[in-house]
Amino acid sequence: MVIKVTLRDDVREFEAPITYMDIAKSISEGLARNVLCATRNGETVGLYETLTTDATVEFMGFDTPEGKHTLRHSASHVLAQAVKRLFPEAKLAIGPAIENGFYYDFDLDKGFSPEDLNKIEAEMKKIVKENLPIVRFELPREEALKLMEEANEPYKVELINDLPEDAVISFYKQGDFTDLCAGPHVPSTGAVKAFKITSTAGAYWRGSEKNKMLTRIYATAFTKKAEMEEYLAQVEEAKKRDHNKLGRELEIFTTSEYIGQGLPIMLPKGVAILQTLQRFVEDEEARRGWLRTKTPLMAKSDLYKISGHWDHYKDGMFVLGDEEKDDEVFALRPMTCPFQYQAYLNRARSYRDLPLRYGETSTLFRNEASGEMHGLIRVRQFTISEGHLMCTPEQLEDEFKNCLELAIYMLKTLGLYEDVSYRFSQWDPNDREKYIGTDEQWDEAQGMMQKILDHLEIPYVVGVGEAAFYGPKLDIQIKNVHGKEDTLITIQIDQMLAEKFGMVYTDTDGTKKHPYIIHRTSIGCYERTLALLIEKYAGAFPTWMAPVQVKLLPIGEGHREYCRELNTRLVNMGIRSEVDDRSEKIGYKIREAQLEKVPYMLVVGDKEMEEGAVAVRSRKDGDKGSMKVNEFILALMDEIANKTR
RNA sequence: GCUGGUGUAGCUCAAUUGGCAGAGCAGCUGAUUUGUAAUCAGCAGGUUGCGGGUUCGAGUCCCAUCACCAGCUCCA
Repeated sequence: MVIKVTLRDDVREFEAPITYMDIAKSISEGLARNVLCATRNGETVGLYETLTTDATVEFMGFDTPEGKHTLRHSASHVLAQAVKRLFPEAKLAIGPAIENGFYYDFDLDKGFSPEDLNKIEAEMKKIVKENLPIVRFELPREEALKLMEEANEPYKVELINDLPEDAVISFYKQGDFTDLCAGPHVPSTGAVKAFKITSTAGAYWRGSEKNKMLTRIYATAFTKKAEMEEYLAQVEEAKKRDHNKLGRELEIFTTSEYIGQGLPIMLPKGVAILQTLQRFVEDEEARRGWLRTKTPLMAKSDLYKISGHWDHYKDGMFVLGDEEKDDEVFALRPMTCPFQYQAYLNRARSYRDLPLRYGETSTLFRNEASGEMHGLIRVRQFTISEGHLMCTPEQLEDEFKNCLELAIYMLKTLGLYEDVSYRFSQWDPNDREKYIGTDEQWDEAQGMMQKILDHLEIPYVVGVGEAAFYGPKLDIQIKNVHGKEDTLITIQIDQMLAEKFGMVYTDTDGTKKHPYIIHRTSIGCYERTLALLIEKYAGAFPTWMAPVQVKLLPIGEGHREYCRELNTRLVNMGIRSEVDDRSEKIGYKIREAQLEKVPYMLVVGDKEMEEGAVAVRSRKDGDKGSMKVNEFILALMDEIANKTR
């Protein structure tokens, strides 16, 4: 039978059945050498599968996501094969490709030592050299179970049992190794030309802490050694920007084991940045119609009982007192919502009061589990640019849009806008424990957010089970230098808490209604945002937020006074300026200021003093020559006011 | 919370088999008053995270604990 195959550039006819590899070979030998997998009508397939009907086919090399994925998935089988050869008692769990690499989970009680990992890598090299064909076969459920039971692979048995009735159960075999796997794979182990084990870690079977913890081996694979070396060098380079290292080196923050985990101490340089950000946020919010509240850092348990936080998050709160013994129990606040609601409840509200926008620079306390803390990204006490907006249903879309625009404006000003992605966080209807409200309420709130996001044409991914317990969220996500994603900013729609707190407004027709509430942050948590800024700029902050903006460097003793006077002038103008008047050589002072990443170094000697000038050196461009003092100040003020870099 | 790793001077690191805790930078003192990424000399700096144990003897071995790191789980 002749079939028509639509390729990228033309349509060709082939005698069916034919393998994708044969089609590739018919196009060119070069393609056949470099291709890793193919797609049939968009679905990824292995090259030795056969095509029997008309189809659109594309060939995928390592430069495509599909190709990378397939190669790395096959590399995970090579890893598993090596492990089974060296440690036959290890049980196989799962081994998928992930961004930038792959992993495989094993159940082996003694775990893997660094020497074990070296041996595994060596064995993997052998397997690649053996260039074993990777062959797919399918089995009926009973036989599949029998095969895995005989192989003594309990995790695989569990996986098969959980497959749907009509699922095709496929295996891939390479030499002495067979694995339950949906595929596809590269044709043979020889394709895995470059690979490296990068780390090991514990990981719960099926991602549940109730299950046994397995040992996960992380690794990466490439088709060319040079590409892998380049990638690994990039990873090393990225780690140098790690805020947790750089932030300490630059004296932005520190920690103390006497104070405790997740409780960073902000040092003067860190505070200078935070203060700049906070002023910027508060001024900008005021401009956009936000009123400020200042509410207490703690409250009686009663408050949290109304909101539902007591039921849902008591374990995550710092509770002061003992419920059994004390008449009143207090808790440090883990969020601001119910506090600002009390401000709303201060008097009777009408539709004329809405939208009512309450902002607060709000310090929160969350008793995170001990293993969760990380630098400034995950801490137990933090300060957030918090806000709650009460509005009518008609106002909801516009106000949501305004909140998003504010967040985007903030991100653009910080220079983080290109680095974020959006997540529409929805509830999980199968996890009722976690959420309050009815199906109808969730459908309504989520439907509304969906509509707004579609109108705004926001490109988002859906996060099922990522919603807050009271409503859906639009989360603005960002990745740190290790590639780990966190929420930077969140905007949430809530139609449940107003009811719980008895918040109403009198509408035009005289009836009482519950307002919609938007929970939102404009710049996120200051600590977390600072962490990402440190990593973004590798400590070389844009001038407007730099902890020290100008450093005056007198060359000799005779130039000190001139520098001190100029410094006073700059400080009085609100510029963060310092004088380095130690009796050191100019090269030494410059080196220190440069390492501190100060945007502008002003060198002053006889020449400058005579001319009423400064010799400007920028941390980026080096010596920029002499400028009149007034000229420099004007340019600097302009740069700071415009928040340009 | 779980798995694994790390912890020696402010920082970066050394210390052979269990055998006298050391260096560079930073700091302090003095000299030097300097023209675009490190001036010279001297001094000081430690209950080896904290607490137990084994041992004639512990930075090194064992137990416990705290903090830090990676990952998992969690994240209002």
